[in-house]
Amino acid sequence: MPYPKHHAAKTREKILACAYKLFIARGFDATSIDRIMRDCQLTRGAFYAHFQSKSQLYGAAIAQAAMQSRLAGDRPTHLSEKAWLLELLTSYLCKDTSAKTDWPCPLAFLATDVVRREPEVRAAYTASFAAMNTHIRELAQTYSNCSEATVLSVTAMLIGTVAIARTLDNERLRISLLESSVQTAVMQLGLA
Amino acid sequence: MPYPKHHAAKTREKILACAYKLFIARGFDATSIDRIMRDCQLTRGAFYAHFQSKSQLYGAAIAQAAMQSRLAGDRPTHLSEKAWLLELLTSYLCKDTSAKTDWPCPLAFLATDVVRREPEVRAAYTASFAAMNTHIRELAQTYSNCSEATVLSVTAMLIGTVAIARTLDNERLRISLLESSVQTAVMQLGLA
DNA sequence: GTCTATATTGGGATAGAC
DNA sequence: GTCTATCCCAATATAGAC
Repeated sequence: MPYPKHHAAKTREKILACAYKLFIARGFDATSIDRIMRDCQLTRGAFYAHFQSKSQLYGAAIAQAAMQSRLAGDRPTHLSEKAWLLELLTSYLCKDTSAKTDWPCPLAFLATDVVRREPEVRAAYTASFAAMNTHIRELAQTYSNCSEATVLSVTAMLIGTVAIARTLDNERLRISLLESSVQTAVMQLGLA
Repeated sequence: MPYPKHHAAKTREKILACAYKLFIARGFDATSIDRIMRDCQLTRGAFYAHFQSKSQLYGAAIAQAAMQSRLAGDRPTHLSEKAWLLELLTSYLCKDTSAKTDWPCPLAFLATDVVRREPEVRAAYTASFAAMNTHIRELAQTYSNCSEATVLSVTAMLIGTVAIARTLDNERLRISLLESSVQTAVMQLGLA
């Protein structure tokens, strides 16, 4: 066959990465398949060999982004659970700066973009939220007994903070908000 | 003249209301001027007598929605500041249910939809956020001395909670999240 | 201020060659 | 798997009549 082994898988990954960048930067509707494929240096015709529709791609990209999250990754062995949680938390609340990471958090960056999409997209979003919540709770419970309710609302605060901070056009307010949420999260999760 | 006095102003209000409903239900890109005007029982041609562009309409609708918020309204004289804040907070955290109110909170419902729009739209969003924060702080400071940082992060939690709750496809998780945030806000704002 | 008609543009998806 | 070419539809915005 004319294509090397795993060529299809590689192409698929590339489409996912290019697509996610554009979804983050422009939202679902404003991102065209044409543009995604041009960024991959392919043409639109090739798209449908990998995905059935734009919506299916969207759900897959969100799931992929959630998997790439640092929260989903392993804790470095030289850090305690508590120290690792503090590190994750402070890095999360800096992420707003112009989506510089490769896989910005879909929970914050696409929050209101997901509501109206196909069920599979909402399912990917819900699973990501549940996973983030579980990870934080598991880390927190190794050193404190903070309640499930506390973890749930802290998770919402983190996501809300990043989503809002990205949108604010007032730099001082943005910084205040991010710093306030770090402070509150540290208190609520007993990281002080 | 063939049109009654204030006809233009009435029409403008009607366009704003119909447009906002659609923006909330479908987002900016998926809302067409054609559909907005059909809902107003007018045609597309009339639109440009009232607004210069869809973006300008979007900013105006967000500003209008923020003004219509209960938070921006007057406190009933028979309620203390503390009781009124508790009432506002619990009603805010029920709002997610399918946007049943006339002017759902743009901060939560349009959070990630605003980032990429014209500066005037982001400015309207920022002003709404600052106003919500100030209102909560002013009420809270009549009976407690909670910090500005606390109020900022609580505000972000409220908005984040509603935005996320709307998106979740798991009813149990949605309810847990809303209840957890009520509980946390009550604690943080000294409303217990 | 509101209408109908239209110019212009662009996107999703498919067909069929290679 | 990837290409080019094409079908089909919808959207913003403008023109000009009433």
